Amino acid sequence: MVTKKKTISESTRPRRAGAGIAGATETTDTVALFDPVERAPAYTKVSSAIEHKILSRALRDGDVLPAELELAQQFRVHRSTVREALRQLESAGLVARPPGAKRMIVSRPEAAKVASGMRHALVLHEVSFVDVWEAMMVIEPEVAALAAARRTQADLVALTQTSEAFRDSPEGDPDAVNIVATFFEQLGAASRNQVLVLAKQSLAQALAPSLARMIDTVPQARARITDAQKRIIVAVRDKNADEARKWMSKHVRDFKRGYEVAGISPDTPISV
Amino acid sequence: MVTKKKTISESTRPRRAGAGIAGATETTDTVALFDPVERAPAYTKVSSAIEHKILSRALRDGDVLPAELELAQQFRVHRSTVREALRQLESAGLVARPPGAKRMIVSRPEAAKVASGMRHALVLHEVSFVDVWEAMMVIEPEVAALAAARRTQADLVALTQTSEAFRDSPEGDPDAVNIVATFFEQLGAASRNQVLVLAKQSLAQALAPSLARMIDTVPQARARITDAQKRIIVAVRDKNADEARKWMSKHVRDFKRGYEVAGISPDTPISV
DNA sequence: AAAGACGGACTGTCGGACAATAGGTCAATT
DNA sequence: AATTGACCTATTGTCCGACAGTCCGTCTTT
Repeated sequence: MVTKKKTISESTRPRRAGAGIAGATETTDTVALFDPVERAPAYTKVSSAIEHKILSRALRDGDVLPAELELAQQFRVHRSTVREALRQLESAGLVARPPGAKRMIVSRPEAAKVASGMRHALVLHEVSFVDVWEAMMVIEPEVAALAAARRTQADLVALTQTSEAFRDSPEGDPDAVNIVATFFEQLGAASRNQVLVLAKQSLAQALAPSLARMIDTVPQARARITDAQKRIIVAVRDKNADEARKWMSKHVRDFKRGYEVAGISPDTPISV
Repeated sequence: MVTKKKTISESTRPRRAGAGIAGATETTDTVALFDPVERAPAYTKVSSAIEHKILSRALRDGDVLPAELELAQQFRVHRSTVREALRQLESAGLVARPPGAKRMIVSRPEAAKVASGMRHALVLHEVSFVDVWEAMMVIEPEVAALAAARRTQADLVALTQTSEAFRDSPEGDPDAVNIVATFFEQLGAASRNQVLVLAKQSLAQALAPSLARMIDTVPQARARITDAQKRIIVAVRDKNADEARKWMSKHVRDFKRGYEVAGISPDTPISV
């Protein structure tokens, strides 16, 4: 095993010139005379073609795709090949089948889909708790501030309900951390910034399993979380961005303290 | 067309109790006596099964998958079915085929993969420039600060090279914005936080097309970018987190000014 | 108008087939 | 000894064809 601790991003070399540390991908030292001949399987070409049509908005959200057989005829490939392509697009969230419908429709990848992809990456790269926590420390306070500035009445109601649900959740409720995650989600929605929502969606989820242990281990955790949520809600209600940011910051920081108290190492990789 | 402007996150209702606005999913008002019978196609079951083995680390990064035929026999399905499942996993980045290899190997989703999924979502949800910019304003300065604290000599070299590459890039070079994106990437790598890298990776990329226009339109843009990069590099070199944060903040803020000068509306949806 | 009966259009899955090729083995060649 | 070529096998990429299940609209029947 050579690449013991390779970074999650392998593509971080400059994209042009000044190569420098270049990896040994060339067999010879001579300059490559030919480009590698492109040899992509048909199913990839088909899915790329459709993907392109979707991204360029030639196919729009909600449009029904032609039937498999028709696609097969248009692309001049076998239906099986089309199906493989469709599975790729399906998994990417670019097409979907409404439950109990026959034809596939073009769809935009839901936040949940993107988030789950991100979670997979986090888990498999054995990202540690501190890394996630650090990211939350960066993002969540600002999201809270934005939410305070932009929240609607409905946001406020939702947040309050969620917070109450957490407060009232029974002691060892395994669902409690989901409520915490929901709180973060709703705050994200209130921030009215879909990019941040997308970026942060998987964070609280990724933390969930270990967070559950923490909450069950540290007696005062529940009270502190409830309190923080309450303060954040007040700040958001008053449209007080600074307060919201401050309390969210405290709130997230508390997570780490909780982990320390619970004796969970900050290097614990997050799990499924 | 009913859902004209539905939000990117559809799953933002509290996950338990306090339902309230509940949608009309029940056909009757009586409590559901039966759960809907689960009817997932075989290819999904197969891919979930494999996915689970991968996420639980029973299959590890680099392991070769059994041949399609063998999988088919184990799952008692047809090879085509297995192939459809594999296409799903492939598209999710959980398995991959090293160029010019026959068997599939288990792999961890690369940052690029996750980022491209995120970019698709951003594009298709017609996220506007300001949204992306806002997210960058939140994330990038902190990443710069972390990078300043943790950078290695190699990071510094890479950043310097990239910055020089940008400075020396010819006037109308369409590749110039890629260099800018690379700069952000490298800074992310220097921050040593893979979560943030993942979260931010697609941002600069998403901006690229319109950014290119901006650079070509606003005469002083190149100089300002070069200058900002230089200042950031200095701060990172000196491990001065505050300075790094400050200059990155200015740098990103400048993007918006550039757009204004170029007369590009902040509501321009980002494109492919 | 509600409830069946019917038929067409597709999808999900299967069985089988075949060319192309990555990779290994082993002998012939330089 | 290292390279090349010949040969074989396991496997993938693609195709053909088939059939049951099911969604959906239409046409009856009550």
